[in-house]
Amino acid sequence: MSAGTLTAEAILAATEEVLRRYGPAKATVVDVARALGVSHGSVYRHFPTKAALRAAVTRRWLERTHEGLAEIAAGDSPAPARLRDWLTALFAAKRRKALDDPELFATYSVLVGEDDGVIAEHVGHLAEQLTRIIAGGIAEGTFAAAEPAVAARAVFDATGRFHNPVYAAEWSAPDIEAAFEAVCSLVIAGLRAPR
Amino acid sequence: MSAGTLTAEAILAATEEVLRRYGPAKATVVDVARALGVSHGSVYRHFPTKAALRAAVTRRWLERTHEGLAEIAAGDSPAPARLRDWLTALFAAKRRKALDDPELFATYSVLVGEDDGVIAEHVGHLAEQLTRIIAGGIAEGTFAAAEPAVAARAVFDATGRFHNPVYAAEWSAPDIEAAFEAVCSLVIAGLRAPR
DNA sequence: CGGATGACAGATTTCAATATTTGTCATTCA
DNA sequence: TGAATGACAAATATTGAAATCTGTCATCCG
Repeated sequence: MSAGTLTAEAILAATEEVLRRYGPAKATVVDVARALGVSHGSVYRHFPTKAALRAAVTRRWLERTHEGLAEIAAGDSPAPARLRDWLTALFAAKRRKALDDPELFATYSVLVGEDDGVIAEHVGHLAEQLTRIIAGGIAEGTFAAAEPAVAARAVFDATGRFHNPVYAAEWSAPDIEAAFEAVCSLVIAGLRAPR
Repeated sequence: MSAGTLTAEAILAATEEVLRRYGPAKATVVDVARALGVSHGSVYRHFPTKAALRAAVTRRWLERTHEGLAEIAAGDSPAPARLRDWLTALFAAKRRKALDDPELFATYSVLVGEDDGVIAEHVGHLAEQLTRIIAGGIAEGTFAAAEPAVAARAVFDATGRFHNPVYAAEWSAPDIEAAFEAVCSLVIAGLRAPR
């Protein structure tokens, strides 16, 4: 885990490892430095504060968790189907993370909660993708909405139970799939243009 | 605050007072007993555990917070308007509680989180009211839904951002009203029977 | 010179001793 | 007799001293 000069990339990787091992409460900057075989002062050359380092790791994790969504949003299937696919993929990605490694998921849930800016930025990205799908639906005549961006945010809010980590404990309930289907259908029906 | 014999009612009132003064972390059964001028053993004659006492107080608080909703649900205006009124009243009640006395609201948010049974029961009551509104809409031909109870739960889930206490911090944001309107309209449109 | 270091002050966390709380129950009291 | 008490064990919380951590910076090294 050590090479020529210390890079931000290497620090981020080491931080991830330390967070996985010790959890969010006990992971320290000193631990990260020790894992890299450098002094903790060197870490502060690349990240101004511990909070900034954590935010950077969190941002990476969120991006990695949701890679593939943009592709769905950019597809060319009818908007209602595309929206359903996108929401399903979002829920599936979140749930997989939460159920595969609950401890790591809990760790990142704590990190996400530490920085409002990271959340806002990330939600912004996702809302943008939703906006594009809805705008596409309006263009093809299947959706009706005065402002696509407002509708997109409404869809994101309405499906919160299936992507907001505070609900993670409910994602292994037996009827969660049915609940998702019900909300998903309700939301898509709500966007549909009256014939 | 003291009369002849010790009643469950008096204990609940004293517990509320102690919770308001000390908060959920420091309020003890001994405090409650002291407030009543009795020994803590007497409290255990009426409530089997501290958790049961807290759950009882929580149930009362939830009931008090949402009184008036049942009346709206039982009204005779068209279902779409009635649903909008009901959701608006629910959000308004929650938000008033949260903004009027944030500390007390935080206290009860902690208590609510302590007991899944209390939440489930309470959500059940609200979902029942929603089911009645939606069933009414189906009867009058303004709503379409295969199963009113499933649709009701979907509506409850979709509007979570405006009644789940975990979102309380967002309820003073300037654009929260607009966000509520957007979700509310989306959900009602989703229930509407195609003409 | 640019990157790395480690000593340092102030803030935060840990840990173990101490004190309080929860829940029980034999006894008291009216 | 039925409600209330208070002593008690086990679990939990508090406290304060010691250790660790965060963030800075004068200094060092290649």
